[in-house]
Amino acid sequence: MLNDVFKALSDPTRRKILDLLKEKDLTAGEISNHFNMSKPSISQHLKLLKNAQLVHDEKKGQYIFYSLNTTVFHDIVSWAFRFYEKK
Amino acid sequence: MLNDVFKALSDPTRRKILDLLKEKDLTAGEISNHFNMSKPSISQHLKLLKNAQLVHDEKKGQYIFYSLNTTVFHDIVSWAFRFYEKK
DNA sequence: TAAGTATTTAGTTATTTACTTAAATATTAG
DNA sequence: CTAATATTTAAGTAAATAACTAAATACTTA
Repeated sequence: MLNDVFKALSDPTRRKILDLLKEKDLTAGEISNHFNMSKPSISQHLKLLKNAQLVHDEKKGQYIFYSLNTTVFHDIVSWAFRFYEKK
Repeated sequence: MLNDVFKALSDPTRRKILDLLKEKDLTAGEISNHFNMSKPSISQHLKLLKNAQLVHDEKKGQYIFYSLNTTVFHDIVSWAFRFYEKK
């Protein structure tokens, strides 16, 4: 649902996580190393991003790799684009 | 700032206001008639949308007309587009 | 199997958000 | 000038959010 997407995007930490994942896939631990914030807090943010389908996670052994799920970004572009189309 | 924009977009009432303004410019009162919510609440939402530069307001007599400010939507598209460009 | 590492879940708390009603401001019309 | 209309500002409140620490889960390795 688009509401979850916009809610997810409304937090700067979560948008920064997306920026990091744009460069390459990362584990939860690697992601949390980029922030002055506890691992559980980052874990919660990741959960929200996942629920909004903005990221995907894949378990590999004891690590969980996170990656961007680009499909939802298309929806965002479509949403925003409607507002500056000529009527 | 992009943060204000995403915060503004994170609420469904505010997104619906943008949808209404996409069709035509409206006064604060006309906007609030579309919602089961007090006028002051809508006024607060409009203030947030204005701070995020998503809408523009113009006073005409005792009325205030609100209209879309399409420029920021370009920024949203640019932001989202970066995430599905080929590297 | 026991210890260590990676990550999440649970429980708590302070802050922010979205609403309400009441009061204030500004414009128009009699 | 007074009353009516349009809108915002102020003050208060319940619910949601974002953070923390402690505990639980899952995998790996000695």
